[in-house]
Amino acid sequence: MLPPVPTAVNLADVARIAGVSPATASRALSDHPHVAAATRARVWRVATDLEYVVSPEASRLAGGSTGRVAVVVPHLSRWFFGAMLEGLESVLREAGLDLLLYRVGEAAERQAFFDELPARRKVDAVVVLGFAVGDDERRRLERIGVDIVVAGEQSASYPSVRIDDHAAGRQAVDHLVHLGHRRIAMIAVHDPGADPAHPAGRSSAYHAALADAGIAADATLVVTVDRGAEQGVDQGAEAMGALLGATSPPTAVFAHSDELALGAVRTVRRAGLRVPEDVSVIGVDDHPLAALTDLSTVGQPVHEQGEIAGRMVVSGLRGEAVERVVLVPTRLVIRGSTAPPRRSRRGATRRADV
Amino acid sequence: MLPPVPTAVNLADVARIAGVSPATASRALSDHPHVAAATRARVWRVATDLEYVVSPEASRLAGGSTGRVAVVVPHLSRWFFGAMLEGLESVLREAGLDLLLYRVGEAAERQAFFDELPARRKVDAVVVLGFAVGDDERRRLERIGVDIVVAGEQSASYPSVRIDDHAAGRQAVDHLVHLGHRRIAMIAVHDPGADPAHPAGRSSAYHAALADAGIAADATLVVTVDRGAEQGVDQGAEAMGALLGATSPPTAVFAHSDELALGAVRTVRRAGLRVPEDVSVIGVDDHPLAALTDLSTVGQPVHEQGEIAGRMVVSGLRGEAVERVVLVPTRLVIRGSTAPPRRSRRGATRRADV
DNA sequence: GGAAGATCCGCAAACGCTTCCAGGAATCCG
DNA sequence: CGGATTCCTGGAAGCGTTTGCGGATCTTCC
Repeated sequence: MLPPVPTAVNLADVARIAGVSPATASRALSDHPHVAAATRARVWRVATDLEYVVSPEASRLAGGSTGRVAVVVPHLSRWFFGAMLEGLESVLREAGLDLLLYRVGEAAERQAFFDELPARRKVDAVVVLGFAVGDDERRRLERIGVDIVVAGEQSASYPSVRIDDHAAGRQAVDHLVHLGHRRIAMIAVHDPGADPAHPAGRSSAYHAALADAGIAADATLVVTVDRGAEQGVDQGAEAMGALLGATSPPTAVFAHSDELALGAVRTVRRAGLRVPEDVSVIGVDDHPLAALTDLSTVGQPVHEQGEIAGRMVVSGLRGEAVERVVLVPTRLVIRGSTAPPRRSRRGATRRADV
Repeated sequence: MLPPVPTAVNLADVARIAGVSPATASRALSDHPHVAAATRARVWRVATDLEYVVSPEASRLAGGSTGRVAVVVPHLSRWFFGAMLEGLESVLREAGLDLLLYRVGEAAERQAFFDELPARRKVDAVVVLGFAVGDDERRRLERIGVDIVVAGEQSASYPSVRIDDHAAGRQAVDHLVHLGHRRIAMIAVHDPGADPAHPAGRSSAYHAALADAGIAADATLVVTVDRGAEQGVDQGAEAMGALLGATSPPTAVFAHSDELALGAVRTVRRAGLRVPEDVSVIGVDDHPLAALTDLSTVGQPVHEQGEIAGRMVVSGLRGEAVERVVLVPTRLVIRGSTAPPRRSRRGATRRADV
């Protein structure tokens, strides 16, 4: 453990060579007022020549902020989180903030993170990407004592940026309804924190859209999978299997994510049926995979949500007011996986159609 | 910019309450020798009760290390980098090191990173993920004055972990040869730093495999794309278009990555041909997409390379010797995109196909 | 039982920077 | 031209740790 920079240049060196006191050198380099322009220029010259960089530890210790932001994210290898992180990183870098990354995948890691709070005393703010913080977690998190921003999920407690899940769900299900589908299934992600009375999620949009279309609810057409698994594709495939096995299978499926939708497509095809002729499938996210596989979806601006979260952090650190919640718009992206239902092959159970 | 932790508990508080000096408290908490067991226990008790956490800035300033590692990565939303980062993160976290993330995507960002070296004085080590550092970049990087590890790419200058690209290429091309293909194309990624005389890459493996099989080289069967674009799929699609347009198209294609391969598959299908019946396609990586789309590939353990890089960093920081280069094994994954060539339909120029 | 040695602990000096406070120089006004 | 501002600058006090050094206490052995 040698000293990181053996030939470190310190502020004192700069000051000495520039012929000023460390105090003045510090002020000059921090662009404080009340420093003569000539002096400021001279100090900067020397600092540049010597490739001086301030010791962040000393700087922070003497009273400043850490210049660091903790980002807590459940996954890294999934596109959604990577893209959001990318947007966030670009804004933070722009603002000169460093990004401390904490991944909290499975329950155990997550628990450990909130128990030990490794980011304590190390950052000026915390950004939670893509998952909702529970009540207990919230209480612990607040012990860090810094600003907190949530992105990609709703949060009652902290400023957050996200899509309007209800609107997104409506876009998807309304699209299927408009195509003429009546037996519309849903592959839903289980949301532990969901308030059943609070009509805001993708699931509630599904029910509302069906109700508006005068379609009776059918519990056998809803399959719920647990969130948190590494890949949603297999879960989607499995869920679709259950739906196809029903006595009266759906003609269209609304999946809560593109990954689930792709799994569903795979199962449909393996069952010898065709997409979209026999079954229409639509997802949410506009994952790059969706474009590649010609999947209809409801796109959300993921990168941009990361950027907005970054701006919220920066504003908060500047002491400016930040919005409680920013909703970014989603857009329906119609590709080749959705089409009107085939009227032939409609069995007795679909007589309502006729 | 309020103080991050208003009610911060300091070492002095712990010391006072435990009835010892700060010096002893520090030694007790750092598990130094020459502290009475009873004292040590008492200090720990108090520290735990008060939820004391050391100020990393002060600790570092007084002579320790930063406890941070910089990770430089070109992309975040692509699976390869995310997966590698995930492996790296898990090891660093285990070792109690914090991960400072720097993304350097396009040339401008990359240039800026190596010019300004934002990680300077902030970290104990630097990990470069998934790209080769140029000579000039290397010189600048060394000004940080800390250990450097490269993962997912070869590096003559630093300890590195990667796959054996030549072996991987052989696995892919030999597979195609064994299936009976003779007209085998390659969609290659342009490697600016490649030494033409140094026979180590995927491209050289292609040529070697063909030569071993007694197949004459045909320059029209090799298409090179530039690296660095966000998505390789479109490039692969375009490259495949060029190959199909040749007077004598290939019956099999070896793509340097799964993303390129998927683009190639798309073009083949859009041309009305079938995979693998008309054209076999194989990639490299074993991207999750490959499993989903039934693409044959040469899999590499990405997550594990991240872990190994992490262990190299940890060893280095402990002052232990680290290996110069670790090669991780690849494995041929045969799926549905490769098959023997069709002997019928082998026209002299394949015009019959169109 | 006394001295050498081992143990344990506290004092105080860094570490590199920021910022309060006050002093000296330059500028301005009447 | 004297005194009051205004500008700039330097001295010095921290910020919260770690650690070298020496002193105090306790063993242990002859």
